[in-house]
Amino acid sequence: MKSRKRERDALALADQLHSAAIHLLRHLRKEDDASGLSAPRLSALSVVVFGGPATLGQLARAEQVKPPTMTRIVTGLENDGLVRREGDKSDKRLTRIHATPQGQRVLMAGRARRVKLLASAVEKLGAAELADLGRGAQLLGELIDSMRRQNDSSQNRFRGAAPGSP
Amino acid sequence: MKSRKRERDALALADQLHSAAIHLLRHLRKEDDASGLSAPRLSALSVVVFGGPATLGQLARAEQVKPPTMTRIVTGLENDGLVRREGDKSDKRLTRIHATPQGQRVLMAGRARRVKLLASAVEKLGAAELADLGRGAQLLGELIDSMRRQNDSSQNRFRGAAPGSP
DNA sequence: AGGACATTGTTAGCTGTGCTAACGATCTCG
DNA sequence: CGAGATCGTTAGCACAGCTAACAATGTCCT
Repeated sequence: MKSRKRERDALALADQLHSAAIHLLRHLRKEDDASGLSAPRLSALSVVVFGGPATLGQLARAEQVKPPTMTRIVTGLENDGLVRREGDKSDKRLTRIHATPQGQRVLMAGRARRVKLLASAVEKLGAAELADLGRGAQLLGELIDSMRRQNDSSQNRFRGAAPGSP
Repeated sequence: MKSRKRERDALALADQLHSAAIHLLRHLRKEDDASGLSAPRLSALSVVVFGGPATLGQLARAEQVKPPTMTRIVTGLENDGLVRREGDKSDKRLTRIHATPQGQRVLMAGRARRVKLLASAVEKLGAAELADLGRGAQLLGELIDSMRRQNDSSQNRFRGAAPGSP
């Protein structure tokens, strides 16, 4: 029975990924702390650095976080001088978040720090293993994206499921 | 220049893994919340369920966390009746953490819930992709372990020196 | 024996992340 | 213009991580 085996694989995979994600984050956090940048701040900063200026709401959605949470993350980054808020001219409700030059520098430094931590581990991998890990990371990203889309549309899966019908 | 390419690969990989870990955890947390179990609690619980009773210190080390943090995680689990503290007879400083039957049930339910979330995404993967992802997760686990050992030994003089050490 | 030291777990207090609820300001549309 | 939607913020809660300080216990050495 093929589907039974896939189920077992998926279960083991879920545990493995869960555990790996927790422990990876705990380790990376230690290095990130050295630059005063927590994982959420680093992640948000990288969005504006690589993706360009974004409104707070866009940022919150990109990071899968509620607006109040993103408000405080951005405030933290702003106090450190890594981003700045800028009001939109045409729509005064919007707050556009820009990365400062210092923000770009700090992000790059953080990348370098993280990669240094991974480097010695990566060096022990063969080229084939490195490629496998890269493919795994790629697939993981797609998997997460797929989870996100499923979650976002979890109310729409059956078109008839109207709000208000018990 | 081979090392230059590997460096670039490692850098991209670090970012990818960082981002993936953050977002995966944020998604899984939503499901875990449904059972009232946060990721750290779930992770700690799984250690005692699969690894058997452990002292608080062992648990803290296994989870790469300081003792005070583990104290509160265990207290939370204990208040939920998922775990119980039990003093050691021979060494009265030790507190041994046991999973209760309810703890085992809840852990299994959490696994099922997580896997359900992954299932629909996994179903879209071919067998080869699934295997790749599994390999990736495996490599990731080893990588983290290697990072941990490197980190742990960064302070020590010559105790249990790593293979290949000067 | 007994006292100095180490180990174990806890408490107290800080920072940061996540949420919901409620709000003020602004835009949009009838 | 006014009703309602949208955007960001504030306030207040729970939890995770840390360090520092502590009590209790075990160990070791004289």
